[in-house]
Amino acid sequence: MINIDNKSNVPIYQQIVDQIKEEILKGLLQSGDRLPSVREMSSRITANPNTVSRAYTELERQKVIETIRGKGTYVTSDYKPIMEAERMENLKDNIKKIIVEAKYMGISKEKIVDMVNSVYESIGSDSFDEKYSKK
Amino acid sequence: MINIDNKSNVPIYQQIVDQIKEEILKGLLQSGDRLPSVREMSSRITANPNTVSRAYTELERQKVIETIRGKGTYVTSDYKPIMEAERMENLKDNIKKIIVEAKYMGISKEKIVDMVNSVYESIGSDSFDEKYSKK
Amino acid sequence: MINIDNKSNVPIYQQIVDQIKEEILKGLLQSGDRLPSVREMSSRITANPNTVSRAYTELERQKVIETIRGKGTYVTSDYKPIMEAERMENLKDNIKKIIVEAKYMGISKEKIVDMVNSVYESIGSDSFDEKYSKK
Amino acid sequence: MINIDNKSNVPIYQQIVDQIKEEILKGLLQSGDRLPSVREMSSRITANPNTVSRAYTELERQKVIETIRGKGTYVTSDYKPIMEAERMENLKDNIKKIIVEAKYMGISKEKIVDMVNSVYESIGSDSFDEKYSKK
DNA sequence: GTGGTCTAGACCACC
DNA sequence: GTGGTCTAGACCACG
Repeated sequence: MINIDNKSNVPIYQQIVDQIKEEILKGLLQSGDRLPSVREMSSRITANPNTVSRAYTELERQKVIETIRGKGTYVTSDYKPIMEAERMENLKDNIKKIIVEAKYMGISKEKIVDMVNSVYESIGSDSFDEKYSKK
Repeated sequence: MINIDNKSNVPIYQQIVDQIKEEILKGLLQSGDRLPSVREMSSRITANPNTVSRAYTELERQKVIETIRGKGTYVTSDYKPIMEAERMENLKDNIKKIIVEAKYMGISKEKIVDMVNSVYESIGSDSFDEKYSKK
Repeated sequence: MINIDNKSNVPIYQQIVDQIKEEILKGLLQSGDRLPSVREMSSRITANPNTVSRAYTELERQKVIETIRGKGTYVTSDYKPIMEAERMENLKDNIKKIIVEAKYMGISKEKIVDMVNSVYESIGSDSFDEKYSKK
Repeated sequence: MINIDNKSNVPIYQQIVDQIKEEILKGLLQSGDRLPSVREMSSRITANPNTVSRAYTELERQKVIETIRGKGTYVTSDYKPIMEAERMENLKDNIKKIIVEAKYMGISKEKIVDMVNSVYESIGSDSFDEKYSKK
Protein backbone atom coordinates (compact mmCIF):
# COMPACT_ATOMS: atom_id res chain seq x y z
CA MET A 1 0.00 0.00 0.00
CA ILE A 2 1.88 3.00 -1.31
CA ASN A 3 1.38 6.15 0.71
CA ILE A 4 2.45 9.52 -0.64
CA ASP A 5 3.10 12.58 1.49
CA ASN A 6 2.77 15.59 -0.78
CA LYS A 7 4.12 17.89 1.88
CA SER A 8 7.34 15.97 2.27
CA ASN A 9 10.46 17.43 0.74
CA VAL A 10 11.28 13.96 -0.51
CA PRO A 11 10.28 13.86 -4.18
CA ILE A 12 7.19 11.82 -4.94
CA TYR A 13 9.01 9.53 -7.35
CA GLN A 14 11.57 8.83 -4.62
CA GLN A 15 8.84 8.01 -2.11
CA ILE A 16 7.43 5.50 -4.57
CA VAL A 17 10.86 3.95 -5.11
CA ASP A 18 11.49 3.69 -1.37
CA GLN A 19 8.14 2.21 -0.56
CA ILE A 20 8.18 -0.38 -3.31
CA LYS A 21 11.61 -1.54 -2.22
CA GLU A 22 10.29 -1.78 1.30
CA GLU A 23 7.24 -3.77 0.24
CA ILE A 24 9.46 -6.25 -1.50
CA LEU A 25 11.60 -6.64 1.62
CA LYS A 26 8.49 -7.18 3.69
CA GLY A 27 7.31 -9.84 1.28
CA LEU A 28 4.18 -7.91 0.33
CA LEU A 29 5.56 -7.97 -3.19
CA GLN A 30 7.36 -11.11 -4.22
CA SER A 31 9.69 -12.18 -7.00
CA GLY A 32 7.80 -12.21 -10.26
CA ASP A 33 4.79 -10.31 -8.93
CA ARG A 34 3.31 -7.77 -11.28
CA LEU A 35 3.27 -4.15 -10.21
CA PRO A 36 0.22 -2.01 -10.90
CA SER A 37 0.48 -0.42 -14.34
CA VAL A 38 1.82 3.10 -14.48
CA ARG A 39 -1.64 4.46 -15.13
CA GLU A 40 -3.29 2.44 -12.39
CA MET A 41 -0.66 3.34 -9.82
CA SER A 42 -0.85 6.99 -10.78
CA SER A 43 -4.60 7.10 -10.28
CA ARG A 44 -4.34 5.17 -7.01
CA ILE A 45 -1.92 7.62 -5.47
CA THR A 46 -3.30 10.58 -7.42
CA ALA A 47 -0.01 11.45 -9.00
CA ASN A 48 0.90 12.05 -12.60
CA PRO A 49 1.70 8.99 -14.73
CA ASN A 50 5.03 10.56 -15.63
CA THR A 51 5.96 10.66 -11.98
CA VAL A 52 5.16 6.99 -11.51
CA SER A 53 7.01 6.19 -14.69
CA ARG A 54 10.07 7.92 -13.38
CA ALA A 55 9.92 5.85 -10.21
CA TYR A 56 9.61 2.62 -12.19
CA THR A 57 12.49 3.62 -14.43
CA GLU A 58 14.67 4.20 -11.40
CA LEU A 59 13.69 0.86 -9.87
CA GLU A 60 14.50 -0.84 -13.14
CA ARG A 61 17.90 0.83 -13.21
CA GLN A 62 18.53 -0.63 -9.77
CA LYS A 63 17.47 -4.02 -11.12
CA VAL A 64 14.71 -4.27 -8.55
CA ILE A 65 11.97 -4.55 -11.16
CA GLU A 66 11.85 -5.50 -14.84
CA THR A 67 9.68 -4.34 -17.70
CA ILE A 68 8.20 -6.79 -20.15
CA ARG A 69 7.22 -5.10 -23.35
CA GLY A 70 3.54 -4.42 -23.64
CA LYS A 71 2.76 -6.54 -20.60
CA GLY A 72 3.81 -4.57 -17.58
CA THR A 73 6.43 -4.37 -14.83
CA TYR A 74 7.41 -7.21 -12.54
CA VAL A 75 9.52 -7.70 -9.44
CA THR A 76 12.86 -9.07 -10.63
CA SER A 77 12.89 -12.82 -10.21
CA ASP A 78 16.61 -13.32 -9.81
CA TYR A 79 17.73 -10.26 -7.89
CA LYS A 80 21.42 -10.17 -7.03
CA PRO A 81 22.67 -7.86 -4.30
CA ILE A 82 24.69 -5.01 -5.76
CA MET A 83 27.49 -3.75 -3.58
CA GLU A 84 29.52 -1.11 -5.35
CA ALA A 85 32.21 0.84 -3.58
CA GLU A 86 30.32 4.05 -4.15
CA ARG A 87 27.10 2.71 -2.74
CA MET A 88 29.01 1.54 0.33
CA GLU A 89 30.52 5.00 0.79
CA ASN A 90 27.07 6.45 0.61
CA LEU A 91 25.76 4.05 3.23
CA LYS A 92 28.56 4.96 5.62
CA ASP A 93 27.90 8.64 5.09
CA ASN A 94 24.27 8.16 5.92
CA ILE A 95 25.10 6.18 9.02
CA LYS A 96 27.34 9.00 10.16
CA LYS A 97 24.61 11.57 9.63
CA ILE A 98 22.18 9.50 11.66
CA ILE A 99 24.60 9.08 14.50
CA VAL A 100 25.41 12.77 14.61
CA GLU A 101 21.70 13.51 14.83
CA ALA A 102 21.16 10.84 17.46
CA LYS A 103 23.96 12.23 19.62
CA TYR A 104 22.39 15.67 19.46
CA MET A 105 19.16 14.16 20.65
CA GLY A 106 20.95 12.59 23.58
CA ILE A 107 20.42 9.05 22.39
CA SER A 108 22.97 6.50 23.58
CA LYS A 109 24.76 4.03 21.37
CA GLU A 110 22.83 1.17 22.92
CA LYS A 111 19.54 2.83 22.09
CA ILE A 112 20.60 3.32 18.48
CA VAL A 113 21.59 -0.31 18.15
CA ASP A 114 18.25 -1.28 19.67
CA MET A 115 16.47 0.84 17.08
CA VAL A 116 18.49 -0.68 14.29
CA ASN A 117 17.61 -4.15 15.50
CA SER A 118 13.92 -3.45 15.85
CA VAL A 119 13.68 -1.68 12.50
CA TYR A 120 15.62 -4.51 10.89
CA GLU A 121 13.19 -7.09 12.19
CA SER A 122 10.15 -4.97 11.37
CA ILE A 123 11.17 -4.84 7.74
CA GLY A 124 11.04 -8.58 7.71
CA SER A 125 13.72 -11.18 8.21
CA ASP A 126 11.99 -13.41 5.73
CA SER A 127 13.03 -15.16 2.56
CA PHE A 128 14.78 -12.07 1.19
CA ASP A 129 17.45 -12.17 3.88
CA GLU A 130 17.97 -15.89 3.65
CA LYS A 131 18.71 -15.58 -0.02
CA TYR A 132 20.86 -12.49 -0.14
CA SER A 133 22.28 -11.56 3.24
CA LYS A 134 25.95 -12.37 3.82
CA LYS A 135 26.30 -13.73 7.30
CA MET B 1 38.25 22.01 9.14
CA ILE B 2 35.15 22.39 6.99
CA ASN B 3 35.34 20.54 3.71
CA ILE B 4 32.84 21.32 0.95
CA ASP B 5 32.07 19.06 -1.98
CA ASN B 6 30.55 21.24 -4.70
CA LYS B 7 29.58 18.20 -6.73
CA SER B 8 27.59 16.59 -3.96
CA ASN B 9 23.84 16.75 -4.24
CA VAL B 10 23.71 17.72 -0.57
CA PRO B 11 23.22 21.49 -0.46
CA ILE B 12 26.33 23.38 0.56
CA TYR B 13 24.59 25.06 3.49
CA GLN B 14 23.59 21.61 4.72
CA GLN B 15 27.15 20.35 4.44
CA ILE B 16 28.28 23.26 6.60
CA VAL B 17 25.61 22.54 9.19
CA ASP B 18 26.50 18.84 9.29
CA GLN B 19 30.21 19.40 9.61
CA ILE B 20 29.99 22.03 12.31
CA LYS B 21 27.80 19.73 14.36
CA GLU B 22 30.30 16.95 13.82
CA GLU B 23 33.19 19.14 14.92
CA ILE B 24 31.38 19.96 18.11
CA LEU B 25 30.75 16.27 18.78
CA LYS B 26 34.41 15.53 18.20
CA GLY B 27 35.37 18.25 20.62
CA LEU B 28 37.17 20.28 17.99
CA LEU B 29 34.70 23.02 18.76
CA GLN B 30 33.67 23.41 22.38
CA SER B 31 30.98 25.19 24.34
CA GLY B 32 31.54 28.91 24.14
CA ASP B 33 34.01 28.75 21.27
CA ARG B 34 33.65 31.47 18.69
CA LEU B 35 32.87 30.50 15.14
CA PRO B 36 34.53 32.30 12.21
CA SER B 37 32.46 35.22 10.98
CA VAL B 38 30.21 34.62 8.00
CA ARG B 39 32.60 36.53 5.80
CA GLU B 40 35.68 34.72 7.01
CA MET B 41 34.09 31.32 6.76
CA SER B 42 32.80 32.04 3.27
CA SER B 43 36.23 33.01 2.03
CA ARG B 44 37.83 30.03 3.74
CA ILE B 45 35.59 27.53 2.02
CA THR B 46 35.09 29.68 -1.08
CA ALA B 47 31.34 29.73 -0.81
CA ASN B 48 28.81 32.49 -1.11
CA PRO B 49 28.35 34.46 2.16
CA ASN B 50 24.60 33.99 1.81
CA THR B 51 25.16 30.27 1.89
CA VAL B 52 27.21 30.41 5.09
CA SER B 53 24.67 32.72 6.59
CA ARG B 54 21.93 30.27 5.87
CA ALA B 55 23.91 27.51 7.55
CA TYR B 56 24.44 29.61 10.68
CA THR B 57 20.76 30.49 10.78
CA GLU B 58 19.87 26.84 10.63
CA LEU B 59 22.33 25.97 13.41
CA GLU B 60 20.87 28.74 15.50
CA ARG B 61 17.39 27.38 14.95
CA GLN B 62 18.62 24.06 16.25
CA LYS B 63 20.10 25.88 19.26
CA VAL B 64 23.56 24.55 18.45
CA ILE B 65 25.07 28.01 18.15
CA GLU B 66 24.10 31.47 19.33
CA THR B 67 24.68 34.86 17.83
CA ILE B 68 25.52 37.74 20.08
CA ARG B 69 24.90 40.96 18.25
CA GLY B 70 28.04 42.88 17.53
CA LYS B 71 30.28 40.22 19.01
CA GLY B 72 29.95 37.12 16.87
CA THR B 73 28.64 33.59 16.82
CA TYR B 74 29.39 31.06 19.55
CA VAL B 75 28.83 27.39 20.29
CA THR B 76 25.93 27.25 22.71
CA SER B 77 27.20 26.87 26.24
CA ASP B 78 24.16 25.29 27.81
CA TYR B 79 23.06 22.94 25.04
CA LYS B 80 20.24 20.63 26.07
CA PRO B 81 19.39 17.59 24.03
CA ILE B 82 16.19 18.23 22.14
CA MET B 83 14.10 15.19 21.50
CA GLU B 84 10.89 16.23 19.83
CA ALA B 85 8.48 13.63 18.53
CA GLU B 86 8.93 14.91 15.01
CA ARG B 87 12.69 14.70 15.15
CA MET B 88 12.45 11.17 16.54
CA GLU B 89 10.16 10.17 13.67
CA ASN B 90 12.67 11.57 11.27
CA LEU B 91 15.49 9.60 12.83
CA LYS B 92 13.54 6.37 12.59
CA ASP B 93 12.73 7.07 8.96
CA ASN B 94 16.37 7.57 8.20
CA ILE B 95 17.34 4.38 9.98
CA LYS B 96 14.73 2.56 7.94
CA LYS B 97 16.09 3.93 4.69
CA ILE B 98 19.60 2.84 5.62
CA ILE B 99 18.50 -0.64 6.50
CA VAL B 100 16.48 -1.02 3.31
CA GLU B 101 19.56 -0.01 1.31
CA ALA B 102 21.79 -2.32 3.32
CA LYS B 103 19.46 -5.25 2.70
CA TYR B 104 19.52 -4.60 -1.02
CA MET B 105 23.30 -4.63 -0.82
CA GLY B 106 23.26 -7.98 0.93
CA ILE B 107 24.65 -6.62 4.19
CA SER B 108 23.72 -8.54 7.34
CA LYS B 109 22.31 -7.02 10.49
CA GLU B 110 25.52 -7.81 12.37
CA LYS B 111 27.58 -5.92 9.80
CA ILE B 112 25.31 -2.89 10.11
CA VAL B 113 25.60 -2.89 13.88
CA ASP B 114 29.37 -3.17 13.51
CA MET B 115 29.38 -0.17 11.25
CA VAL B 116 27.20 1.81 13.65
CA ASN B 117 29.59 1.00 16.50
CA SER B 118 32.70 1.95 14.61
CA VAL B 119 31.20 5.17 13.28
CA TYR B 120 29.92 5.99 16.76
CA GLU B 121 33.37 5.64 18.29
CA SER B 122 35.04 7.56 15.46
CA ILE B 123 32.87 10.56 16.15
CA GLY B 124 34.20 10.65 19.67
CA SER B 125 32.79 9.42 22.98
CA ASP B 126 34.17 12.45 24.77
CA SER B 127 32.83 15.13 27.00
CA PHE B 128 29.76 15.70 24.86
CA ASP B 129 28.36 12.27 25.58
CA GLU B 130 29.08 12.39 29.26
CA LYS B 131 27.08 15.54 29.63
CA TYR B 132 24.11 14.83 27.43
CA SER B 133 23.71 11.15 26.70
CA LYS B 134 20.87 9.38 28.43
CA LYS B 135 22.12 6.00 29.50
CA MET C 1 16.96 -22.42 -32.23
CA ILE C 2 15.33 -19.05 -31.70
CA ASN C 3 15.78 -17.70 -28.21
CA ILE C 4 13.63 -14.81 -27.00
CA ASP C 5 14.42 -12.56 -24.05
CA ASN C 6 11.19 -10.95 -22.93
CA LYS C 7 13.03 -8.61 -20.61
CA SER C 8 15.25 -7.19 -23.30
CA ASN C 9 14.44 -3.74 -24.57
CA VAL C 10 14.93 -5.01 -28.09
CA PRO C 11 11.46 -5.67 -29.53
CA ILE C 12 10.60 -9.35 -29.78
CA TYR C 13 9.94 -9.12 -33.53
CA GLN C 14 13.40 -7.63 -33.93
CA GLN C 15 14.97 -10.42 -31.94
CA ILE C 16 13.34 -12.94 -34.26
CA VAL C 17 14.58 -11.09 -37.34
CA ASP C 18 18.12 -10.89 -35.96
CA GLN C 19 18.30 -14.52 -34.98
CA ILE C 20 16.92 -15.90 -38.21
CA LYS C 21 19.45 -13.88 -40.15
CA GLU C 22 22.15 -15.19 -37.87
CA GLU C 23 21.03 -18.79 -38.38
CA ILE C 24 21.24 -18.34 -42.11
CA LEU C 25 24.76 -16.93 -41.82
CA LYS C 26 25.76 -19.86 -39.68
CA GLY C 27 24.34 -22.24 -42.25
CA LEU C 28 21.77 -23.66 -39.85
CA LEU C 29 19.19 -22.43 -42.30
CA GLN C 30 20.09 -22.71 -45.97
CA SER C 31 18.82 -21.33 -49.25
CA GLY C 32 15.45 -22.85 -49.99
CA ASP C 33 14.86 -24.18 -46.48
CA ARG C 34 11.34 -23.84 -45.21
CA LEU C 35 10.73 -21.74 -42.10
CA PRO C 36 8.23 -22.90 -39.48
CA SER C 37 4.77 -21.45 -40.06
CA VAL C 38 3.83 -18.33 -38.14
CA ARG C 39 1.62 -20.38 -35.88
CA GLU C 40 4.21 -23.04 -35.21
CA MET C 41 6.97 -20.54 -34.57
CA SER C 42 4.77 -18.51 -32.26
CA SER C 43 3.92 -21.52 -30.14
CA ARG C 44 7.56 -22.66 -30.09
CA ILE C 45 8.83 -19.38 -28.73
CA THR C 46 5.60 -18.58 -26.87
CA ALA C 47 5.09 -15.27 -28.58
CA ASN C 48 2.06 -13.67 -30.12
CA PRO C 49 1.44 -14.80 -33.73
CA ASN C 50 1.16 -11.16 -34.75
CA THR C 51 4.67 -10.64 -33.48
CA VAL C 52 6.08 -13.51 -35.50
CA SER C 53 4.15 -12.33 -38.52
CA ARG C 54 5.68 -8.92 -38.20
CA ALA C 55 9.15 -10.45 -38.06
CA TYR C 56 8.51 -12.48 -41.22
CA THR C 57 7.19 -9.43 -43.00
CA GLU C 58 10.32 -7.54 -42.12
CA LEU C 59 12.55 -10.38 -43.32
CA GLU C 60 10.62 -10.46 -46.55
CA ARG C 61 11.11 -6.75 -47.01
CA GLN C 62 14.83 -7.33 -46.66
CA LYS C 63 14.56 -10.10 -49.25
CA VAL C 64 15.99 -12.63 -46.82
CA ILE C 65 12.96 -14.89 -47.01
CA GLU C 66 10.10 -15.35 -49.46
CA THR C 67 6.53 -16.37 -48.94
CA ILE C 68 4.92 -18.66 -51.45
CA ARG C 69 1.19 -18.45 -51.05
CA GLY C 70 -0.34 -21.64 -49.81
CA LYS C 71 3.00 -23.36 -49.43
CA GLY C 72 4.94 -21.53 -46.75
CA THR C 73 7.92 -19.31 -46.14
CA TYR C 74 11.38 -20.11 -47.48
CA VAL C 75 14.91 -18.79 -47.22
CA THR C 76 15.52 -16.84 -50.41
CA SER C 77 17.43 -18.98 -52.88
CA ASP C 78 19.02 -16.22 -54.91
CA TYR C 79 19.94 -13.71 -52.22
CA LYS C 80 22.00 -10.81 -53.50
CA PRO C 81 23.84 -8.54 -51.13
CA ILE C 82 22.04 -5.26 -50.91
CA MET C 83 24.23 -2.31 -50.25
CA GLU C 84 22.17 0.84 -50.34
CA ALA C 85 23.68 4.13 -49.35
CA GLU C 86 21.23 4.47 -46.51
CA ARG C 87 22.07 1.07 -45.12
CA MET C 88 25.76 1.85 -45.35
CA GLU C 89 25.23 5.09 -43.45
CA ASN C 90 23.42 3.14 -40.80
CA LEU C 91 26.25 0.65 -40.47
CA LYS C 92 28.79 3.41 -40.04
CA ASP C 93 26.62 5.06 -37.41
CA ASN C 94 26.45 1.85 -35.48
CA ILE C 95 30.18 1.32 -35.70
CA LYS C 96 30.66 4.80 -34.37
CA LYS C 97 28.37 4.17 -31.43
CA ILE C 98 30.24 1.01 -30.57
CA ILE C 99 33.58 2.72 -30.69
CA VAL C 100 32.40 5.62 -28.57
CA GLU C 101 31.18 3.16 -25.95
CA ALA C 102 34.40 1.16 -26.13
CA LYS C 103 36.48 4.28 -25.61
CA TYR C 104 34.46 5.18 -22.55
CA MET C 105 35.15 1.68 -21.25
CA GLY C 106 38.87 2.13 -21.78
CA ILE C 107 39.09 -0.52 -24.50
CA SER C 108 41.90 -0.08 -27.03
CA LYS C 109 41.51 -0.18 -30.77
CA GLU C 110 43.43 -3.45 -30.94
CA LYS C 111 41.04 -5.07 -28.49
CA ILE C 112 38.06 -3.95 -30.54
CA VAL C 113 39.55 -5.37 -33.72
CA ASP C 114 40.24 -8.62 -31.86
CA MET C 115 36.62 -8.77 -30.80
CA VAL C 116 35.42 -8.07 -34.32
CA ASN C 117 37.61 -10.87 -35.65
CA SER C 118 36.50 -13.41 -33.10
CA VAL C 119 32.82 -12.54 -33.49
CA TYR C 120 33.22 -12.66 -37.25
CA GLU C 121 34.65 -16.16 -37.15
CA SER C 122 32.08 -17.37 -34.64
CA ILE C 123 29.28 -16.45 -36.99
CA GLY C 124 30.81 -18.71 -39.58
CA SER C 125 32.92 -18.09 -42.64
CA ASP C 126 31.11 -20.76 -44.57
CA SER C 127 29.31 -20.96 -47.86
CA PHE C 128 27.50 -17.69 -47.33
CA ASP C 129 30.67 -15.66 -47.45
CA GLU C 130 32.09 -17.47 -50.42
CA LYS C 131 29.06 -16.65 -52.44
CA TYR C 132 28.41 -13.07 -51.45
CA SER C 133 31.40 -11.46 -49.85
CA LYS C 134 33.25 -8.88 -51.92
CA LYS C 135 36.95 -9.36 -51.33
CA MET D 1 27.67 21.39 -32.31
CA ILE D 2 24.74 19.21 -31.36
CA ASN D 3 22.58 18.18 -34.28
CA ILE D 4 19.16 16.65 -33.70
CA ASP D 5 17.29 14.56 -36.24
CA ASN D 6 13.63 14.71 -35.30
CA LYS D 7 12.74 12.03 -37.78
CA SER D 8 15.14 9.52 -36.32
CA ASN D 9 13.70 6.74 -34.25
CA VAL D 10 16.50 7.32 -31.78
CA PRO D 11 15.03 9.36 -28.92
CA ILE D 12 16.12 12.98 -28.84
CA TYR D 13 17.57 12.70 -25.36
CA GLN D 14 19.64 9.74 -26.54
CA GLN D 15 20.94 11.69 -29.52
CA ILE D 16 22.05 14.42 -27.16
CA VAL D 17 23.79 11.91 -24.91
CA ASP D 18 25.56 10.27 -27.85
CA GLN D 19 26.71 13.50 -29.38
CA ILE D 20 28.01 15.02 -26.19
CA LYS D 21 30.02 11.90 -25.47
CA GLU D 22 31.39 12.10 -28.97
CA GLU D 23 32.32 15.77 -28.61
CA ILE D 24 34.26 14.96 -25.49
CA LEU D 25 36.14 12.18 -27.28
CA LYS D 26 36.95 14.55 -30.10
CA GLY D 27 38.27 17.08 -27.64
CA LEU D 28 35.67 19.68 -28.60
CA LEU D 29 34.57 19.50 -25.02
CA GLN D 30 37.30 19.06 -22.44
CA SER D 31 37.57 18.09 -18.81
CA GLY D 32 36.05 20.80 -16.69
CA ASP D 33 34.37 22.61 -19.57
CA ARG D 34 30.92 23.94 -18.86
CA LEU D 35 28.03 22.64 -20.91
CA PRO D 36 25.36 25.03 -22.14
CA SER D 37 22.63 25.39 -19.51
CA VAL D 38 19.56 23.23 -19.94
CA ARG D 39 17.56 26.20 -21.13
CA GLU D 40 20.19 27.42 -23.53
CA MET D 41 20.76 24.00 -25.04
CA SER D 42 17.04 23.43 -25.37
CA SER D 43 16.56 26.66 -27.27
CA ARG D 44 19.62 25.97 -29.44
CA ILE D 45 18.35 22.62 -30.61
CA THR D 46 14.70 23.63 -30.32
CA ALA D 47 13.79 20.87 -27.95
CA ASN D 48 12.00 20.96 -24.66
CA PRO D 49 14.09 21.74 -21.56
CA ASN D 50 12.84 18.55 -19.97
CA THR D 51 14.30 16.56 -22.82
CA VAL D 52 17.69 18.17 -22.43
CA SER D 53 17.47 17.69 -18.71
CA ARG D 54 16.88 14.01 -19.18
CA ALA D 55 19.96 13.77 -21.39
CA TYR D 56 22.09 15.57 -18.82
CA THR D 57 20.75 13.34 -16.06
CA GLU D 58 21.73 10.26 -18.02
CA LEU D 59 25.20 11.64 -18.72
CA GLU D 60 25.60 12.37 -15.06
CA ARG D 61 24.59 8.83 -14.18
CA GLN D 62 27.34 7.64 -16.48
CA LYS D 63 29.75 9.97 -14.69
CA VAL D 64 30.54 11.76 -17.93
CA ILE D 65 29.36 15.12 -16.63
CA GLU D 66 28.79 16.61 -13.17
CA THR D 67 26.31 19.11 -11.86
CA ILE D 68 27.35 21.90 -9.56
CA ARG D 69 24.40 23.28 -7.67
CA GLY D 70 23.13 26.53 -9.05
CA LYS D 71 26.13 26.92 -11.34
CA GLY D 72 25.67 24.50 -14.17
CA THR D 73 26.94 21.23 -15.59
CA TYR D 74 30.55 20.42 -16.36
CA VAL D 75 32.54 17.71 -18.11
CA THR D 76 33.82 15.41 -15.37
CA SER D 77 37.40 16.31 -14.57
CA ASP D 78 38.58 12.95 -13.34
CA TYR D 79 36.69 10.49 -15.51
CA LYS D 80 37.51 6.85 -14.87
CA PRO D 81 36.65 4.22 -17.48
CA ILE D 82 33.80 2.04 -16.31
CA MET D 83 33.92 -1.54 -17.53
CA GLU D 84 31.12 -3.56 -16.00
CA ALA D 85 30.43 -7.10 -17.10
CA GLU D 86 26.97 -6.09 -18.29
CA ARG D 87 28.29 -3.21 -20.35
CA MET D 88 30.80 -5.58 -21.94
CA GLU D 89 28.07 -8.06 -22.81
CA ASN D 90 26.16 -5.26 -24.41
CA LEU D 91 29.15 -4.19 -26.47
CA LYS D 92 29.66 -7.73 -27.75
CA ASP D 93 26.00 -8.01 -28.67
CA ASN D 94 26.23 -4.82 -30.65
CA ILE D 95 29.34 -5.98 -32.43
CA LYS D 96 27.54 -9.15 -33.39
CA LYS D 97 24.60 -7.22 -34.77
CA ILE D 98 26.88 -5.07 -36.86
CA ILE D 99 28.72 -8.01 -38.28
CA VAL D 100 25.53 -9.83 -39.17
CA GLU D 101 24.38 -6.72 -41.01
CA ALA D 102 27.74 -6.29 -42.72
CA LYS D 103 27.72 -9.87 -43.93
CA TYR D 104 24.30 -9.37 -45.43
CA MET D 105 25.64 -6.36 -47.25
CA GLY D 106 28.46 -8.45 -48.65
CA ILE D 107 31.15 -6.60 -46.75
CA SER D 108 34.33 -8.54 -46.03
CA LYS D 109 35.99 -8.82 -42.67
CA GLU D 110 38.90 -6.73 -43.89
CA LYS D 111 36.56 -3.95 -44.94
CA ILE D 112 34.89 -3.96 -41.53
CA VAL D 113 38.23 -3.74 -39.77
CA ASP D 114 39.18 -0.89 -42.08
CA MET D 115 36.01 0.93 -41.16
CA VAL D 116 36.61 0.36 -37.46
CA ASN D 117 40.10 1.78 -37.83
CA SER D 118 39.05 4.82 -39.77
CA VAL D 119 36.12 5.57 -37.48
CA TYR D 120 38.37 5.09 -34.46
CA GLU D 121 40.84 7.64 -35.76
CA SER D 122 38.15 10.07 -36.84
CA ILE D 123 36.78 10.19 -33.34
CA GLY D 124 40.14 11.39 -32.21
CA SER D 125 43.16 9.58 -30.84
CA ASP D 126 43.89 12.54 -28.62
CA SER D 127 44.43 13.00 -24.93
CA PHE D 128 41.37 10.94 -24.03
CA ASP D 129 42.92 7.74 -25.33
CA GLU D 130 46.29 8.37 -23.80
CA LYS D 131 44.71 8.72 -20.41
CA TYR D 132 42.20 5.93 -20.46
CA SER D 133 42.84 3.33 -23.12
CA LYS D 134 44.39 0.07 -21.98
CA LYS D 135 47.05 -0.91 -24.43
C1' DG E 1 20.28 32.18 -13.32
C1' DT E 2 20.89 27.14 -12.37
C1' DG E 3 18.92 22.44 -12.31
C1' DG E 4 15.05 19.42 -10.14
C1' DT E 5 10.32 18.18 -9.81
C1' DC E 6 5.61 17.89 -11.08
C1' DT E 7 1.34 18.19 -13.90
C1' DA E 8 -1.37 17.83 -18.06
C1' DG E 9 -1.96 16.17 -22.27
C1' DA E 10 -0.39 14.10 -26.43
C1' DC E 11 1.57 10.54 -29.67
C1' DC E 12 3.85 6.24 -30.60
C1' DA E 13 5.73 1.33 -30.59
C1' DC E 14 4.90 -2.99 -28.97
C1' DC E 15 2.17 -7.09 -27.85
C1' DG F 1 -3.78 -2.59 -22.97
C1' DT F 2 1.36 -1.60 -21.77
C1' DG F 3 5.41 1.55 -21.12
C1' DG F 4 8.40 5.27 -23.56
C1' DT F 5 8.97 9.85 -25.30
C1' DC F 6 8.03 14.61 -25.93
C1' DT F 7 6.01 19.28 -25.22
C1' DA F 8 4.31 23.12 -22.56
C1' DG F 9 4.10 25.41 -18.62
C1' DA F 10 4.62 25.87 -13.76
C1' DC F 11 6.88 26.08 -9.10
C1' DC F 12 10.79 25.52 -6.07
C1' DA F 13 15.55 25.13 -3.83
C1' DC F 14 20.04 26.61 -4.33
C1' DG F 15 23.88 29.93 -4.74
